[in-house]
Amino acid sequence: MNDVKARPEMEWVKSGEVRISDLAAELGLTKGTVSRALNGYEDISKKTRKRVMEAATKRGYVPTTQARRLAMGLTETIGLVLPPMPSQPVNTFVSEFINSVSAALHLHGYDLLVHSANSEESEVEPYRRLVQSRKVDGFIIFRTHEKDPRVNYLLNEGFPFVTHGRTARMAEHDWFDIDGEKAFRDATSHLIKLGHQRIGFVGGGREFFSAQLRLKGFRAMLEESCLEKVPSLEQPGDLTGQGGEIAAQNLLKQTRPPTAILCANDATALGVMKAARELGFNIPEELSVIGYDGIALGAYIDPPLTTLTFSIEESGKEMVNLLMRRLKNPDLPVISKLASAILKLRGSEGPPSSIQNKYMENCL
Amino acid sequence: MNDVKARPEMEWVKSGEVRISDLAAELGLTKGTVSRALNGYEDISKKTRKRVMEAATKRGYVPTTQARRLAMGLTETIGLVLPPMPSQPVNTFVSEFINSVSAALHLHGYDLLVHSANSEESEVEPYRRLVQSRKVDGFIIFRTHEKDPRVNYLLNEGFPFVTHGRTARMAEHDWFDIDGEKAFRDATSHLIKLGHQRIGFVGGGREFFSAQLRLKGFRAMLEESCLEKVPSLEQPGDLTGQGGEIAAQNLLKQTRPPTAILCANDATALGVMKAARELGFNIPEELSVIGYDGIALGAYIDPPLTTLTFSIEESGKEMVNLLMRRLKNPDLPVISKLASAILKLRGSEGPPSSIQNKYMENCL
DNA sequence: AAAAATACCGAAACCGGTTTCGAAATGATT
DNA sequence: AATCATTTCGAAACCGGTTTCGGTATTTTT
Repeated sequence: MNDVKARPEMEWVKSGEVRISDLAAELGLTKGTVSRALNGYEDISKKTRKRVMEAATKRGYVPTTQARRLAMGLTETIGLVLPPMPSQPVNTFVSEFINSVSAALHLHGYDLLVHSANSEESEVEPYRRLVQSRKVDGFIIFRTHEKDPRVNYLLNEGFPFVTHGRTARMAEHDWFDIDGEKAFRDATSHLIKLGHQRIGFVGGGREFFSAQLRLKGFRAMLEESCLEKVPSLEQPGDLTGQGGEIAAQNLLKQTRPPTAILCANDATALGVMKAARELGFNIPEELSVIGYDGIALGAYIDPPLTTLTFSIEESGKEMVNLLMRRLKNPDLPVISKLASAILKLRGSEGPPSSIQNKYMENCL
Repeated sequence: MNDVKARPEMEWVKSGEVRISDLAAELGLTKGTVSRALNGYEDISKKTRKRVMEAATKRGYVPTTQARRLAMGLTETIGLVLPPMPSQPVNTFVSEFINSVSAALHLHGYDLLVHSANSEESEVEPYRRLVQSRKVDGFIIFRTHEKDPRVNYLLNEGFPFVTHGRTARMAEHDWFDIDGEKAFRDATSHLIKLGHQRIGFVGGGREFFSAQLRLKGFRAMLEESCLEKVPSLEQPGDLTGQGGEIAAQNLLKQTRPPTAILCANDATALGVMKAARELGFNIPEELSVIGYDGIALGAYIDPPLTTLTFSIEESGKEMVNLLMRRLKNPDLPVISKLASAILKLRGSEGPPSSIQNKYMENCL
């Protein structure tokens, strides 16, 4: 017997078919009154409010977002524009970041609009479009450049945003960043304490501010430890595996190759390791390699990649907090937050095969 | 420096400050007329249209999206809900997928709303909320289960969506999928031709339909080649590196371990390789390993991972096409598209060390 | 019991667009 | 010149909500 035992709250309406005017008519009220009842205004009697609320849940009424937002003059939406990914992505970062930002936004009743960048047009074009069409209330920006046109545009426009990463104008906007300088000081220090004297560095693109800061930390620690700065040991990279390979070849084919290589990110480190293997260097016996990003896959390669890691979830959460604060009060002073990366030792580094000089605690 | 390039028509108004009513007043027209002029209605004189268009570009008028969408009764937004990622994400797939879907949607004037799933609530809850609040016109679903509650909900609701991956109800909804069965037949065949007789298989979670199809392809090719099906050589997995490790241990500690292992995805394969190394198996001499996904990272490990790969960009594009078609005409018959993966030989497989039996072209 | 205060709700404007309908102006036809 | 067909635009309704304002009905105060 298939008797339809309708559950009490079950109505034969598809979700989202009932409008506020329907509710109002059904209750013999005006939609204004229903709206105020639902939104907790004080000028509604307890009895009426109860009647309205019950009817609303019974009929499954949910306000149409578009209409509410239009009336209230806000979009409750944050934009995130994906930078063009030239198909070599070891981008485990991006998906995790989107995930955490989206989750954090949801707690505030905001939505996340993800837009992809067309590599043929200007970098700011997607932002301009989103601003002009009023699709978003603010932006989350990541992978900042030192002179970042997106930042320039939005600052000029007075449009709210938060960056993941610093810029030349960081005093003018909210930002969150990982202290890459300190991270690379730590990593460099670690290598020096292991006995390394010749340490190579493979950077990210010069356009990325973060890559520069990492280089800065590397240099600072070298100097602090009285190791001479060898220009040929600093190679440019592009944050890709291929860039790492090329840089590693440049480093390892030198007459006095480095005994350790620091990489601006994990993808680069993987490229370095590949090139090193092909040139016959054993890792970590003959060459130590350290990356940056903490990608999970690094733990599965041989040897497991030692890397600088940080919490992407925290990044997303903090950035959303900064942005929400800004949206609530656009005139608040600019603030920022610097989180730190930690060195996760996994095995791709160790003491150099021949300790050329004794490690010196203080410069002599 | 590509700073904000001042375009010729740039006025000293902040973007998005001019409304259609402003334009109308300025031109001595009604907003209805302005709207029609801008939207190409035929009942507007050439002269007026020109006047309106010029004023619009001069003043930098861009219609407010929210208002337009409310009036037209659509959201022009597609929802994509990220499945909960239990912090072990090797999800290079996700970011590429989002990127390609977003780009494809943009061509149709649609936006992508990315929502994260709270792992504590039901899987369909995010979908229900998005449907009820009318935030999206349709969904892109990926990582389908055989019996997928999201699919059940949306089908029941009559709400448009496309899946990446098949389901038990695939006859009732549009879908795009990679032919994992054929892919694994190919990979298995390749191994058999190399001389392998004992081939292990590490699956994905039983809940994922795709994982089952891959297993099916594996079994089919075994049978076709007259190789006996050994239950102990089929290990369950969970699409993570850790799952791969455990499965590999189960396989390789057997008295007659397999000479090759097929993995349901690349993350699993990396776990398998790690476990194999730790148990002293040389790859590919003593053990061949093949993955599935074609992650870029696979090319950088030692040995480079042979894998089944497919175009994520194509996936995104095709799915968007299917969805747009459905939105335009909800009553069209269900269609689907099956793309194929190709075996990318990179070096983690080879002939078994001891060829136990000669390869048989036809079963004897 | 009359006056004042308060509680409660309806009416209407508004958010910023789109679209239908009809009227006025223009042009073509006879 | 009168009639009819077209072109062109204004007026107004509409999308689905929110919010302000003012007017009864009900209490409270005196």
